[in-house]
Amino acid sequence: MEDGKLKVRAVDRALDILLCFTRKESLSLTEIAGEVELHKSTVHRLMTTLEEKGFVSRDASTEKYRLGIKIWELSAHLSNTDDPALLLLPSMEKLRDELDETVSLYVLDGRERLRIQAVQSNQAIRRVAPVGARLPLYVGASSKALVAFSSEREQEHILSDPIWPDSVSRTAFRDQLRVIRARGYAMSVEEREQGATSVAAPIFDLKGNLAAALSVSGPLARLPVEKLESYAPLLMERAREMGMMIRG
Amino acid sequence: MEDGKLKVRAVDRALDILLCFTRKESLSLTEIAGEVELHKSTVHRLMTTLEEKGFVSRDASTEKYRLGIKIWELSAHLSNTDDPALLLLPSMEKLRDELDETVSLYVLDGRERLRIQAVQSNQAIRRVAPVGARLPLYVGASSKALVAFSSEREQEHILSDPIWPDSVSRTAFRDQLRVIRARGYAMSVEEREQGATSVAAPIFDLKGNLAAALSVSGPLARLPVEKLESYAPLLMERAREMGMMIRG
DNA sequence: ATTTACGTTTCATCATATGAAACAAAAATA
DNA sequence: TATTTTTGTTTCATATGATGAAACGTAAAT
Repeated sequence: MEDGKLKVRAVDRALDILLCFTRKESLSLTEIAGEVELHKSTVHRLMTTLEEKGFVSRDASTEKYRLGIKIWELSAHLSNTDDPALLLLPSMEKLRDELDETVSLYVLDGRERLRIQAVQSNQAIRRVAPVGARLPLYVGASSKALVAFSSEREQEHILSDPIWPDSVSRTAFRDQLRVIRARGYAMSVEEREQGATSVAAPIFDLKGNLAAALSVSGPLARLPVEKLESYAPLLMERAREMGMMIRG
Repeated sequence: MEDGKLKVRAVDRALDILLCFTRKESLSLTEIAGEVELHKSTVHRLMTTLEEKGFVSRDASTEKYRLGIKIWELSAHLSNTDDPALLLLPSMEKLRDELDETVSLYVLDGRERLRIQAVQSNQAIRRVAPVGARLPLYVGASSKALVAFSSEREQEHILSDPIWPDSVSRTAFRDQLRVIRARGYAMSVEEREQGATSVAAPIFDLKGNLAAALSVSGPLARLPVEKLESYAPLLMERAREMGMMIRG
């Protein structure tokens, strides 16, 4: 939102509209107008354009908009070759089979993290981790792994996010990051969700850049701190192996 | 480009650029400019906007553009029904609105075909196509589309059906199938019902397997052969798009 | 019957997208 | 090495086209 670069406003707005559909899968014109804070007249014009090109379509009965066929088509053409979510899926499944716990893959996206892949534990009580979920960076093992190993600049950017809740002290958070950098992995015990714990390690690509965070998570009853710690070496080794598969 | 609707040019162009990535998964600035026939200056500005929002990203080494993480995210939020009859309904309605003719969706089911979805034309004289109807495979455009693009094994199985009437020569039928495979669509003129004609194209899922057949049908008076032929390119394009929505 | 909400269209105004040109930097050529 | 070509980036004057207020039509809701 905060400008700076050389951009095209109309396009920027249209893309904002598309992104509304990551929160609700079906929206009316006025809902969209409210969401992006634009006059319905403007939104209507933009929607016509998006619809004409097939990026959104209208539900015949409810008249609401939803994502269109062209999004399907584009998603089918995401580079399968070096898309980490697909590339690393087999490795994740292998790790899941070894530990029988839910394994997730996250990337930094702005001031949030995005779960780009997940494989579920087969156990009856398990963490359910939907792919595509967008989560805050101030809680969770994966968050800490991602922030701890990103650049100074990026860390400052993330920590300066006004969204950051007062309950989370930035100084304490920074202290944690130092520990995490030192030992190479992060843990969380009921930080984001009641009864859920998790260990996470960073994945660096071949060029040494932070590419993602890999986490193993489950119910506290099955994954107490000692267990998380015992899984850490294997997790870090797998994360290192996976990094070898990513060009950058 | 030459449509006369109420559209926003800058957005239209940006979307065209995104769609370039359905043809090549990685493109340089000048390649894109050539593809969409715009000055590189304009494309550069649009790319900056798209990149800023995460709809495209640049390969660190080659400097080329590729689809970005936001496309990933949007695709993760696409309606997650895997029932083709529901999934493809909006697309079928759109096609119906474009042509104002009845649009149907068929799948192979043993030695028959099954109409799993249909949307009716709004015209007074129209084909009425009930969902759930089970029909023979030896007549009708959809039948021929389904058989022509199924596997050798399956074709033999279907053609060896004793139900096959003597009036339909299997040799002639095989010849027709060859033509259909070559041009990509099938037609029928009063084959199954008096006064009814139809064009049909196969739908392949993301793995390339035959998933269904899409047909447009109506009264002979309104849909003579020339009209059917003129609808074929649009039909095939829509069928291709729909296939992008089916995992397999 | 009246009000409220929503989608759509129109239109005068000026913000803004545009593309030519110039620029820098890197390949490709000699 | 010098020279040419190619590619990405920035600048800027211009008019084109995006904008949003207002008005309209229609359908729900009261």
